[in-house]
Amino acid sequence: MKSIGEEIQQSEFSDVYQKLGINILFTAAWFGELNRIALKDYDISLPQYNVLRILRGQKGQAITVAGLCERMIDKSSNASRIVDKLETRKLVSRRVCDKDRRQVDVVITERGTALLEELDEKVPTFKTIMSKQLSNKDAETLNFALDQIRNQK
Amino acid sequence: MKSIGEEIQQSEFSDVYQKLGINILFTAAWFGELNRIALKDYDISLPQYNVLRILRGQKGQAITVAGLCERMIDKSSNASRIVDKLETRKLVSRRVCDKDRRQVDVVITERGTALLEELDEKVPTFKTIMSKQLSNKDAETLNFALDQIRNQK
DNA sequence: GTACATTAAATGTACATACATATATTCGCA
DNA sequence: TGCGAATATATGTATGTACATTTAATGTAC
Repeated sequence: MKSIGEEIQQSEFSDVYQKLGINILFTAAWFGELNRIALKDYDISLPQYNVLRILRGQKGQAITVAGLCERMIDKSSNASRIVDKLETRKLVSRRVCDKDRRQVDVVITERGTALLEELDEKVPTFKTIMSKQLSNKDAETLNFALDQIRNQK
Repeated sequence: MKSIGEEIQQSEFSDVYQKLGINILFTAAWFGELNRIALKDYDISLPQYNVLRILRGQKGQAITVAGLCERMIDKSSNASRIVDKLETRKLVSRRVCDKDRRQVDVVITERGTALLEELDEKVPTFKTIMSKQLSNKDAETLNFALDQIRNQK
């Protein structure tokens, strides 16, 4: 089995935390890679895919551009332009919000939902990726540890 | 304490692995954010910084562009152009390799080393980020789990 | 109600990423 | 030796990211 040290050909880390940090970054990049391979034939980028999934999670309810930003992993990614691309392909639709006309409501279209359903069969779930090597309990422990890491004061 | 669910305002995950996958992606993005904040005043991007650190890790020994790619977290990032930018600022130097003139050897300059030393004091180490919330042993366990995740067959 | 600050989204710019292609050098083999 | 395949790097293009600025709508103080 390849450890993180072998993977990036680095024999020494200053300490185990350094190794862990790089390991987390590397694992995240590896997840992205898996998804990108799956999406490749569908002419849809990873951020576009993620936005579609957030919209589907809304279950028909509209979400503003700012709302999308909050839910995206890369907070500073430009939701406006990603929505632009999706709207061009009629996978989402956009409408100025009546209550506050500065806001723009975004919803996924039938066509977008259909595409996602097609992709569901191609894109590996985290469960298929991880459940063989990691018990349910281990996964919960990891979740707790990661939550803790991000909440240092 | 904010869990990953609160962080991205998602109340339900299909299973604990899904939650873990998103947690890893999110934690990696958060690390990047911490670094970016630290580098902001030094007019150097995160990938540029990472390349400089890889070069310093070579301890004077040259590395080819392909060697850089292998060690970078984002494998498909374009090392050529990142090295371009660093060379313009005289932080690295580039020289066609004698043995194989297709290859290009890259080394960090005095100036690059000096900049890194200055940055060392500003950029938080993973140890400072994580050691308060996570014991050495916990970190080792996490490292092992992540190595396992990436080695599913 | 007008003026000023605040907010939401869009836009501009530089750099980075993803991926295809081009260019130069070396390798393998008839 | 010569010729095509393979390799190392660079370049081209579309998309995405980071961050500053702009535009339009709303809120608030006077």
